[in-house]
Amino acid sequence: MPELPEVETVRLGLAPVLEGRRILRVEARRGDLRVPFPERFAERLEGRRVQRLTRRAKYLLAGFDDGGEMLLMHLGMSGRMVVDGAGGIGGWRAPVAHDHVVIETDAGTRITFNDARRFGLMTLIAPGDVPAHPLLRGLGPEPLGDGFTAPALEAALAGRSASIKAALLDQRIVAGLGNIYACESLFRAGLSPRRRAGTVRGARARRLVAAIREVLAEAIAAGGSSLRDHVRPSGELGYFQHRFAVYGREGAGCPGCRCDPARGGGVRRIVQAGRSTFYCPVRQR
DNA sequence: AACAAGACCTGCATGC
DNA sequence: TGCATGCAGGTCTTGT
Repeated sequence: MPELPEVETVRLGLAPVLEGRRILRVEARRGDLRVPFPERFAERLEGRRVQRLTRRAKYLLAGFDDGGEMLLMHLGMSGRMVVDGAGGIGGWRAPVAHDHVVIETDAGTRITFNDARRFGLMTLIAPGDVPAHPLLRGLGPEPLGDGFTAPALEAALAGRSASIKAALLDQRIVAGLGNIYACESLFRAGLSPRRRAGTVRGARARRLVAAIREVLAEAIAAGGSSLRDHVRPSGELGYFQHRFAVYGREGAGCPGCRCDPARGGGVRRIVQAGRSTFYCPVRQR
């Protein structure tokens, strides 16, 4: 499901439910996700009060007011967080397939992590280890942060012969883009996904940085994209998918030019690094 | 070092 | 209907 805007949407949905609340009970309903749960995972969380829920790239990180180890989470491809409460007529929602972790708070709410494909993970990490943790240390700048500038992007891409599309999916270059927003950002910047990454310099780099920031900010404002199964913790759908210019629109006319699908124009789908890329060959160079 | 391909896992849509 | 195939929002590992 999730790229940066979806993860940020999940964070915004979970923060009011978790921050300031004490975790009463944690249930890990299986031994592992993408990685095994740490020893005594539940016990190491129970009784502690969440201070802040933050995001780094596509990771969520819960910090506690005791300053102790933090909960690090990744939603993988199909992970979602579902919030419910005991207050309703039916009480707790009954567990369904792929409900892997249930967290109960002292506010009477429950957060369930559901992940069919199990590419997601939950683990514990000491606050001091955050920058050097193997899962986090290689991550590039936050695309919406001050560190993501055209000169910085240009430097990260310098000399790279891989396609710019593949480079944008490399979390060391910039952290948080996935397949959808890489495609959408390149469209908005007018850059061909097949262009060698090292040739994105100067005005092109400036356009790409601006496009990435705009696309991500607009997607967050729209509550992310709801394809297939992604919903917000509240159950609401995001709606940015209605604004896709190219993603999933093979054969459709591109919104930026007059290329005619009936005459072989329009949005094209190719495969790069094993992933679908959607783009307009006329508008993107 | 950088890159491409394969692996991980399940569900769904499509076509025969 | 059943079965095979290909595809899906990610990232880690392997091999060149």
